[in-house]
Amino acid sequence: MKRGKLKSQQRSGCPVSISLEALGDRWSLLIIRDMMVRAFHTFKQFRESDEKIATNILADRLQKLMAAGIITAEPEKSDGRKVNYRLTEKGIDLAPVVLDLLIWGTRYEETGAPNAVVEKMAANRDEVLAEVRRRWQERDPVPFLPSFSNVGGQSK
Amino acid sequence: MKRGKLKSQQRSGCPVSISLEALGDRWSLLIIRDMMVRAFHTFKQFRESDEKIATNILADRLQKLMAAGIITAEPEKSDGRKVNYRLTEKGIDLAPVVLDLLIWGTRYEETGAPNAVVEKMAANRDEVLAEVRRRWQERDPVPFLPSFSNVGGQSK
DNA sequence: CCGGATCCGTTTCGATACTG
DNA sequence: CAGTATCGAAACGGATCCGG
Repeated sequence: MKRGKLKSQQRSGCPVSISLEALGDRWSLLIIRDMMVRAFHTFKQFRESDEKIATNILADRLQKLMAAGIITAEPEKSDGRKVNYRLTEKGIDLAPVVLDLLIWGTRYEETGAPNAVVEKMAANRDEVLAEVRRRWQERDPVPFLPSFSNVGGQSK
Repeated sequence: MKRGKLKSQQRSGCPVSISLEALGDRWSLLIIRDMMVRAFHTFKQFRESDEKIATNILADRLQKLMAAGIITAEPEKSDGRKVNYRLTEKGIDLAPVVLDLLIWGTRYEETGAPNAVVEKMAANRDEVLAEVRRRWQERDPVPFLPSFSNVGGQSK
């Protein structure tokens, strides 16, 4: 199994450790991004995402994000097979950072076509973040309405 | 206001690709963090950092960060052996994001001792960012003064 | 000494097949 | 649908060596 994190206590003073316990890999941030900006919340959605993550890796990353307290998983009541992943408070608080990272990334992108989506989100930053919070916060029903999220889109 | 028309790049392209070409690994963000918050700028400093990165990995990551246009390398004029790594404009613009990530991380840390360093930086956010820009911006001499960077540690 | 490169055993990743 | 099991491929990381 996976055991042991922390190989040692280092020295008494860990000076300024960035907390990428769970973010220091290629997929975790993408998963969080998809939850924030595309309202993804099921295994299937992540798996069919544009990045084509392998199922075992996806399962592992979701688990690690849960262990880090960034997301939670709860089985859908109406359908036992489905599992709904949600951002926790900690995860929601990560939204501004991820959004800014997104904005930063597109701002320096070479592709002649700058992401209109991100530009739009950059313009409505506060609204986007409020929407993220509204969608994921602990309340119950939360029908997962699409909003700005259906941009990249499920036209299937 | 949520969503207007915006192009139909849809799923053929990458809809909202986060730009972690170079950030999607365990080390790159740490390197950038150390440049920002501890003013590291030499191979040796990174290597002797608390995280104990292997030299081959370090060399590889520095190279990838250069390829991504986030840092540059220039040999020290006074000492041919040394190489000074610098944040580019793109790298400097990443500072707010990394700083916020730092703040986010410490805010949810379990360690009873919250990073006083980060708390301090959170309080003086603008000043810290200005300092980063001041230190790394393209001008010439830049004696690499320590400032807020030597707070956390290194009692060596 | 400094910034790397090379070798090599170990760990992790990732594509696919498979299970509940 | 949401995950495991498997297995080859790639990345990691430690040690050592090298050019300046």
